[in-house]
Amino acid sequence: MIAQVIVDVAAKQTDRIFEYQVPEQIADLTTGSRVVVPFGRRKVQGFVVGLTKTSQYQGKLKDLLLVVDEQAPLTPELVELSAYLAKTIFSYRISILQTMLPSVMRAKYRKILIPTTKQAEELQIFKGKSIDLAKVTDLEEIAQINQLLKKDMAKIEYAVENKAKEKTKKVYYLTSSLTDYKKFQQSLRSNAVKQAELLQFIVEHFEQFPFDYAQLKKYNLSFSAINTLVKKDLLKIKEIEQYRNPLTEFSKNSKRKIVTLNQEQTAALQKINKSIEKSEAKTYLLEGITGSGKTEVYLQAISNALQKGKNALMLVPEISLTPQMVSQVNARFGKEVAVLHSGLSEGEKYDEWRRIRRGEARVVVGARSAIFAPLTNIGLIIIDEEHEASYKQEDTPRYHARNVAIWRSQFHNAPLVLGSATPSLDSRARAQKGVYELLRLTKRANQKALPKVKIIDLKSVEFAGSQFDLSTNLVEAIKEKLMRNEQIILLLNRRGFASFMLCRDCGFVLQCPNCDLSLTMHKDTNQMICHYCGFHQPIPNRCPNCQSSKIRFLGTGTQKVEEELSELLPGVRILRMDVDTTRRKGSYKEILDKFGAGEADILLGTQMIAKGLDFPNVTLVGVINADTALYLPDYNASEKTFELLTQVAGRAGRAEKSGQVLIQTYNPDHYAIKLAQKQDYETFYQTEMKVRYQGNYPPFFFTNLISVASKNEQNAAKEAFAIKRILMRNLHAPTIVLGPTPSAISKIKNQYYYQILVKYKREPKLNELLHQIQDLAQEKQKYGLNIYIDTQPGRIS
DNA sequence: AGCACGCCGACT
DNA sequence: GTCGGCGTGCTC
Repeated sequence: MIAQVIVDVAAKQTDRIFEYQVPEQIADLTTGSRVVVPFGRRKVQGFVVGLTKTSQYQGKLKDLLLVVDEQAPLTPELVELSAYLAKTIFSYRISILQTMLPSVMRAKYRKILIPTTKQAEELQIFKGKSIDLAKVTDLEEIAQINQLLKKDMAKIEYAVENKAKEKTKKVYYLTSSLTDYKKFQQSLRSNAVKQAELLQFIVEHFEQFPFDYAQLKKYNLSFSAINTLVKKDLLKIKEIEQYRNPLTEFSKNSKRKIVTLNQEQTAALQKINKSIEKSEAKTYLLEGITGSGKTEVYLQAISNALQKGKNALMLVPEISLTPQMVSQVNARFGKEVAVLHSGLSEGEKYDEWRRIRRGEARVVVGARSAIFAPLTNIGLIIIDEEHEASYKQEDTPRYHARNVAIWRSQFHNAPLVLGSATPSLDSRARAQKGVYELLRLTKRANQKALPKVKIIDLKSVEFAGSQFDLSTNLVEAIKEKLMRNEQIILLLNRRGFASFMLCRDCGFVLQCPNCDLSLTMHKDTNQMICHYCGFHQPIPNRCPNCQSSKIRFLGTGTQKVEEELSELLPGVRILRMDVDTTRRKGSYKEILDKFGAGEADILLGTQMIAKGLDFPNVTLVGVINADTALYLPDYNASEKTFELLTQVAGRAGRAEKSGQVLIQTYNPDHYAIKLAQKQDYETFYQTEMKVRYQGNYPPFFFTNLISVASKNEQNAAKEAFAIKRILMRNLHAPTIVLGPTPSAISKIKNQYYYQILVKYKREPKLNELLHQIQDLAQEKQKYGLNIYIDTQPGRIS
């Protein structure tokens, strides 16, 4: 038999199948297996994507060396999916296969130097062992090693290592009969007290064995006595595999609650259920206002799929994978749930993933990459908050979880449910055209009115304090809530203290040396930080350009507002939540737990606080500046602004108390802000569609973004123009080719970026053409040029 | 991607 | 002569 293998070498030239002879000892090789194969002089990991009887290859096939896992990690479905994705998203098949698996399954490679003669073995450099070449840095040693290699006294061996380790525990089994143990007990010396205790325990608990180490420890039994019995073959140790279970911390406080659905929810659920039963690959767009009970519809649909003997996959944005969310699902489906998100350790992710692969979990809940969960027999896929930009991976492989979900839905003939209060325009337009079926939830499940939203016009308002960040209206409202012991959420879409340093004498703005961005001041760490590449330097007290002391720090960030609030409201307890305060693992949850427990009055944060949080005591939500996202040079700035404001407004008044929302803005008449005030998604959709139509933007056009990067700005520009010419020659009206222009941030990490935007309605040859351009890029790489192609880019300037 | 081969200039 | 720098081509 011959195995078709995709090899772990991410390069254009190796992005194809290599064939290997399967030796007879390897009988049970299946498609999707992870294998080790010889590749040139090296050994590399690879994935079997097909098995055949014959080969076209002219030379002699090499033997496949090893099958790594007992069970093939990839299902045939995932292998097929990887082929489809490689074609459509311009990335190597191996990169796609790797992202389908937990990161511990990436191979580690080592080069080891092994002595070949007795004489060499005794050399000091070997010390009787072989040498890991990665660890050799000493120049003299390197010279000596080269000598040895030359004289054939040593050879290099290539090793492929598997990082994936199962956690095990020691379990002790009995080996003899009860009478034997009793006999042995009698024969003990009188001073063997600990052994006597252990034997007494064995005799008393004979029926309950085996015990694991932790259990034995509880009975205060001596470890050395246990070991003695093991040595005497009276106990046997078995290493039993154990899952690192991340759910335990949530499962304690979960309670089951049965919720009755309202009429709209029931109608939506029935449609979805029908598709589950008919095995129908239909996509539903569940458009439901905040608080309309989408989650309950999801849970009952999942439950229905399980009853029909099918499995279910649910994606949620990383940020809303809160303990609240997980415990809800867990309370419903218990041990059958597997959770995949970035908060897990690598080992936990691997274990959760294996539970899915082995069919032990029937419901998978996870963030973007969970769309590749090796779940079989899928009967339902759900994507919650489907408009979230985080479902698109912004680096290679640039897949969109929604597209992958559609593919899998078709593969399994299972319905896909896209849910949101503010659907992406893309999805909403597809529902309009009948590609998706629209299901609407227009009523709040708890009958509560939507929170009252007030817009504060910053152009004509009085500010509290000396800074121009907080209006008196907002501060008064905060005071009022504080007096009633209620809580407040404040949103400010920028972290740090001030967003740039400006010299009033020479006009100099302090910028990142690697990127084309101004540095942001962070007062707490006394640093100026680049939010793109992380570059930092101390806060200057003189202008680095002209040495003037007349420097000012402009713009507002979370740190500055925190300071202002403390001045205006002495004694107020503020929790700040942004990338800076949540970098440590678990700190996100810590902050939210504190706030939930009422240990703070105000939660002040960036957009990470806008979504999914549910705190009943929050009665005021304030948006400090609604305009931050509005004038980004991006066609979907309005959509993002509307989305953010609507979502954050939904955080107020979630329980008994009614909520209030205050939005500060310099653009009170902008339709995105006015319609967010009314929470009127449908009108926003209609309005924004007209804007998109006039601007030839999605969803009226498909887009493809080609970026050319180089350390040399002129080379990047030159190549970008060359690509544009190729495109113009081959594409036809009404396709629009824009650019090349420097990217919005034209320099990132010392690379200059030029981009070309292709907007098209129908261009059947485009895919092929782009692949050709990519091939061309391969040649150009020698001159330090990189070309990236992004279909459905997340942002376009 | 790595690795080898081959060609070239530089140097003990 | 031999070392090492880089351009080129190959990996079943």
